[in-house]
Amino acid sequence: MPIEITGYWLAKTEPYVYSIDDLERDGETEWDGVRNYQVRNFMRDRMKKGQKILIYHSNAKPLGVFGIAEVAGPAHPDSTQFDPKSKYYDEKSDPDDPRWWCPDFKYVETFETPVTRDMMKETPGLEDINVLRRGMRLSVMPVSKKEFEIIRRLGRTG
DNA sequence: GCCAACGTTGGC
DNA sequence: GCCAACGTTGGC
Repeated sequence: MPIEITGYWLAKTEPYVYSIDDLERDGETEWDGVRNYQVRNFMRDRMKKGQKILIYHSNAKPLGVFGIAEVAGPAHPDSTQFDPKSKYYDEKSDPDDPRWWCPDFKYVETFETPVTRDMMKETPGLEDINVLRRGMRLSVMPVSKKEFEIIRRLGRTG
């Protein structure tokens, strides 16, 4: 079943690589390093300026959504694909027809209370959220408007 | 550290 | 175009 595009997103990041605090410090950042075609297509074709993104910390403790970012503008070629020193360097990517695209993400807010994965599992309304789905390996995925609002409310009020 | 799930690669 | 082998993701 295809994943429904909603205009709201969840993006995973490993906080020891790049956390919500790093995004707050930077204000805006290129969401680079994604090497999955489905996610590339989401970012290149579906993300529009101003759309909101839940920032989820993966491979960490605790797991969960720590804040919100927004799409800063249209996707552009991921700069790391042309950088031989980057671990994301892709020698097969043609500068005249880049393979990997991403937008910049702009910092919006950090939650008072992180919405942990365990909380999400127990929250009515989040039964179908993609990030809890077994085998879900996309690092950027849509969330429904309702799911987004439930998580934002939990994050702001605890 | 384990391992299920899934995407990619490459031989045929 | 199939599919086995391999590599990675990421929760547990």
